[in-house]
Amino acid sequence: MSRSNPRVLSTLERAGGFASAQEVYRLMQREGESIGLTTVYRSLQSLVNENVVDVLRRDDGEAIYRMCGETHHHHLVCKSCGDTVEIEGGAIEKWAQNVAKDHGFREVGHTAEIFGICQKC
Amino acid sequence: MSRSNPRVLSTLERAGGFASAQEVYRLMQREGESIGLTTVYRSLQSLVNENVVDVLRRDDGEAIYRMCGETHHHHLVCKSCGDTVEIEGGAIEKWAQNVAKDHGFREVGHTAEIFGICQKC
DNA sequence: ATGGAAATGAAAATCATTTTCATTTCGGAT
DNA sequence: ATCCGAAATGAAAATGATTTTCATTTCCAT
Repeated sequence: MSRSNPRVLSTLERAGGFASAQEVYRLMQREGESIGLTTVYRSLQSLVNENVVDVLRRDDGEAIYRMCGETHHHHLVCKSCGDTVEIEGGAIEKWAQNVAKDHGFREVGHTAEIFGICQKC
Repeated sequence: MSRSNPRVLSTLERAGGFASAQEVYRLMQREGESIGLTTVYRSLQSLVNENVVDVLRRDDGEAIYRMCGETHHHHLVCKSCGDTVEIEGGAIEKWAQNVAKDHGFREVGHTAEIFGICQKC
């Protein structure tokens, strides 16, 4: 009962990093692919169930997806112009693991974003 | 600017733990309080801006609110039952400041949440 | 070719949240 | 006490993501 459409996976992969279902859909449209929004949603859900894709939430509640196994990194985002820098988070990874372990949690993940105003702005 | 309605705060307090805007609204209705859903939303937003309450996201994307202390902290959340532990983030604060400084950012803030599955689940 | 299961997608439904806008409330100035 | 304007309120409409419905199409094994 695998409903994951390979074109959706390929598009998400090509999107690089995070993308919402709507964004994946728009991207596919722009590239001339013929697919329905419903199918994009169903495919992403299947991919999540199959542990091929991770799902997180934006601040506004929109679900964003990214491929599992990609190197995990964080973002430094400018509040003004939206410019984003990818950050390695070695220290954070350990912190998250330790804190979680101290409290008996397993299957641990984490999110961390830094925001501020960049030099240009 | 909408001010935070004290009845909303009091209800959230009484709810114990996390509650969504809709839940706070229903709770107030059930208790015979006369208030509009819009006002509940606006009040919760104000309370968040005033750092009186924290806001997180349920898995389904619904925003949930809870009273918090003044000190900046992070959360360890169980993906299964929603149990939450407040975490001190000393290491994170420094990390965020350093990374941002390295990239010339100012007015720096950050978010960080850890999630996993707790012992009970 | 044939039947049925799975996949697809357009349109409608759902649901949290935001916006609009007309009305009410409140505090201060007169 | 009265008046005025700013802030607060809330009902209803709008928005936007996500889900559901359901009719149609595609696929595959026989």
